[in-house]
Amino acid sequence: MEAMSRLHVDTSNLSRSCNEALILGSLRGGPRHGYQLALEIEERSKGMFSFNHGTLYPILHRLEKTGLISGSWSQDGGGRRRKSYELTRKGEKHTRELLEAWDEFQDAFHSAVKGEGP
Amino acid sequence: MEAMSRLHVDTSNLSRSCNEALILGSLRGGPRHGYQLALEIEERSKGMFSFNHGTLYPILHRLEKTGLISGSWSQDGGGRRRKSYELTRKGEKHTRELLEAWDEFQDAFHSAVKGEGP
DNA sequence: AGTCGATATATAGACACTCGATATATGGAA
DNA sequence: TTCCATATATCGAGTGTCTATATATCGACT
Repeated sequence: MEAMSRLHVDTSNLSRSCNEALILGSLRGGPRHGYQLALEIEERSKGMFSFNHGTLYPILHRLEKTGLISGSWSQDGGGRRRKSYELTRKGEKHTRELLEAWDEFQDAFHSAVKGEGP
Repeated sequence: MEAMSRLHVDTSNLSRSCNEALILGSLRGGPRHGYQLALEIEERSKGMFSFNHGTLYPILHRLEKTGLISGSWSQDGGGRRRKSYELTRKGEKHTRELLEAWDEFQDAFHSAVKGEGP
């Protein structure tokens, strides 16, 4: 039988799972800094998802603290101060599993919400 | 062009939108009472969604207060006391729009989270 | 030179929602 | 009659997002 993902979307806190998936998913495209992530996600979702600063940065700090992403400040001297994040090995694995979990979530949602009607 | 749904999934509170969609979606199959809704949704989603009582009933009260569902107590005399809910006209319309909004949400999620890769 | 808006990060308080626990009550099975 | 499933209701705790505020740099316009 198919491999089951061990990770589950936390249905009691979907916003958190969703926001983390958006950020981690974007970081699969390479290192990004916070402000850049917000713009990219907003653009790619055609405005559906727009991060508030007070939401974005705490999430990035949390993901860094749990070792899913690692941040590095831009060199001083030249350019605006910014912190660039990239996925760690652990973060890559987690992201894969999280996106699988979201697929399962969406299947379950459809099964539950749309009757097996004609 | 296609009709755009005016309703949007509240991305800052996905759990709430999701729970309401699950309940309203189930009620499209006909009147249900609270406990029954919880069992049905859990079964149809293969255990992905399981309502806690402390979550379910406040939502039902909220939906009733906003006129999306209407509840009626079972006749006294005969049988266990229970409150059966059904969709109102307003609730049917809202449910249709909410489920459309969820489809759009899922499209946007995929666009944002999965790169436009090969 | 000075102001303004966009870029860029950070944090605190207010608000909302779910969770777990608790309470009440009935019906059927052991 | 004791226990469990059914059935509804509500409160406090915990957590997460939102809005507002703070700091700082850069480019453009005046």
